[in-house]
Amino acid sequence: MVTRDVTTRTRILGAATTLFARYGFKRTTMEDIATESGLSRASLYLQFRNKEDIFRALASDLQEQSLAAAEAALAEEGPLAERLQRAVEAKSLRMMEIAHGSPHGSELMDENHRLCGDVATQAEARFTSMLAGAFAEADGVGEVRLGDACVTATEAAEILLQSVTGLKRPGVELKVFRERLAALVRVLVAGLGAR
Amino acid sequence: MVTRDVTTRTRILGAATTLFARYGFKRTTMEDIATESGLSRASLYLQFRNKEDIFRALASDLQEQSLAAAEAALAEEGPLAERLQRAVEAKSLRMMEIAHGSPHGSELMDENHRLCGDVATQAEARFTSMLAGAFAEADGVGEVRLGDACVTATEAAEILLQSVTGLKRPGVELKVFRERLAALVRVLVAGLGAR
DNA sequence: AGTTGACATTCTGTATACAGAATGTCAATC
DNA sequence: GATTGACATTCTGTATACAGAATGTCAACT
Repeated sequence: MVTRDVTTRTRILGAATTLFARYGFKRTTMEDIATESGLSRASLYLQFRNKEDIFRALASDLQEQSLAAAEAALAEEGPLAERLQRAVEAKSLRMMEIAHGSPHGSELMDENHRLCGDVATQAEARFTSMLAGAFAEADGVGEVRLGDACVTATEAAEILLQSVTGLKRPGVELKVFRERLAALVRVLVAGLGAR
Repeated sequence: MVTRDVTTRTRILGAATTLFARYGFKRTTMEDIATESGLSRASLYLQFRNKEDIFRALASDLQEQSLAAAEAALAEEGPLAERLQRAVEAKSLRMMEIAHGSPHGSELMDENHRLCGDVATQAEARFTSMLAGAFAEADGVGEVRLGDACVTATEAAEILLQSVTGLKRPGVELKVFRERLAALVRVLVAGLGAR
């Protein structure tokens, strides 16, 4: 089996995760990945077209994972405001943890990255519409109360997500980020609590 | 008069503003600035130490102007929530207009810029403490209600400013930014309205 | 005095060369 | 069929050279 050997594929991705985190994409060689995963370099090319392909696969996995976590949070029982809060926290914290885990962690989710920018952008868009859908639930007629303001569901989702983006500054500690995120989300979705 | 010729100095800064906006710092030469301001290149060095000095002077002026505008907005009559909103809008819109005015507009306020990063960072810090002071007015004992949340005045200011930062994305139109900014600020400072 | 032409110096971009590293492929091997 | 050693090719980083541009200074000029 060439394209379906999940074990081998997973082993390669695991090795790549370790190495990309430690050295970054540029300074990690296929030889490194081969050694780390206990395969020959040539074998890597049976599972992935090239190094960029491995990187994109990792970026894609990461986004899928965090989107799935967010979706799960939204699907839980409970008031909408709380579910929104948990969804945003799940997604953001997953990303922040990885970004802070190593000096190269943010590469995988960089919207401006040559290799995975499209993946990140697309995931962002999916997350936006996921949240917009949740906001829309609160008010079927298209207008949503976000705190005191009154905007469309999509606008509400965009304002929420882009505000959160601002909190993700380099240099801000994870703990501080977590607190601010909680405060911000609580404030923004406060108006939804009553529904 | 060498260091006090305001007219000449202003003429140079005006020319530099035009040219830096059109070509950026790197691609603007002292010869360009001299021609544009109707002076000889050597004369420029009587007013400024070098090209970097001109750039920093512009960046500094910009920050001073927008901080002054924000401070004026805070000093107005009216409810605290409204004054905060106007202050943030004044500061942010001034910056966004310039950033969008030309492809090189954001250079002057880039916190990571080699030449003016410190100026931008310092201005940001001053703005934060300015807002923190305003928040503190609302509640003398250090804890501030920001929407539903309860945080210190400084934390409230930081959350507000960093959220706004997230709205300043490249590609977002000025009109959209203005609307989102208004909505966000309204929501965040809503809890202060009653005071 | 203020101003500037002209000079020496530094900076920038381009071209070339080259060695070692890294990549991607395929024929040979297990 | 799965795997890989070995090869041809491409990429990267470094060194050198050089011309034109740009910078910063100062003596000469008004």
